[in-house]
Amino acid sequence: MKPKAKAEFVLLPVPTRDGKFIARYSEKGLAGLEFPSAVGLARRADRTPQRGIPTSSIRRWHRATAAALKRALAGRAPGVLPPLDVSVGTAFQQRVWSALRKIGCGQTQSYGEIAQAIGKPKAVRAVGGACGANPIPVLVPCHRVLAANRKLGGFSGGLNWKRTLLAREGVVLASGR
DNA sequence: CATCCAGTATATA
DNA sequence: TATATACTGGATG
Repeated sequence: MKPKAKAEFVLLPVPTRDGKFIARYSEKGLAGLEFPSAVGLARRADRTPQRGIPTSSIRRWHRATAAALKRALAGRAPGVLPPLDVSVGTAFQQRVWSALRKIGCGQTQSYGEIAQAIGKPKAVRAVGGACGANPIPVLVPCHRVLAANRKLGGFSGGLNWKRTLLAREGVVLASGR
């Protein structure tokens, strides 16, 4: 199953005490979330707050996103999430992301455990790839996946974010890296 | 301990 | 078609 080729998105800013995140919505729901470093997107989001798929749904989803994101950044369970549009991902990636959402707040799993959970115990490395391709970090907790030795591994939004998010949830990492 | 390798799904060139 | 990855466990020097 190949991901959908193209789609139109609505960008909306989510101001938090950690900076301005950018949420991306499709007609199906929340389709992406960017860390505050994406300055270009931030400006686009400011300039054209809503058009494209203007519906009251998006505003409703956005309130849920903003609330969930702030709770997640505080190290608490995000609570109710808006519908997530994962149609940009392959079937494999969607299974990985689904498994990620089952990791509880303050808990972690290894890439290998995720691979087992989706029934492909050898596709460990591919799981890493799927985590990196996760379009909705923080709310789809790719940061709770550690290497087998309980060390950090990588993080597309920057390892600092991964460390920070885990620390706020009270997760203790192996020392060194 | 340092390398290397297979196995896997994707992306990129 | 080849190579490189947010991996991991086992083999080898």
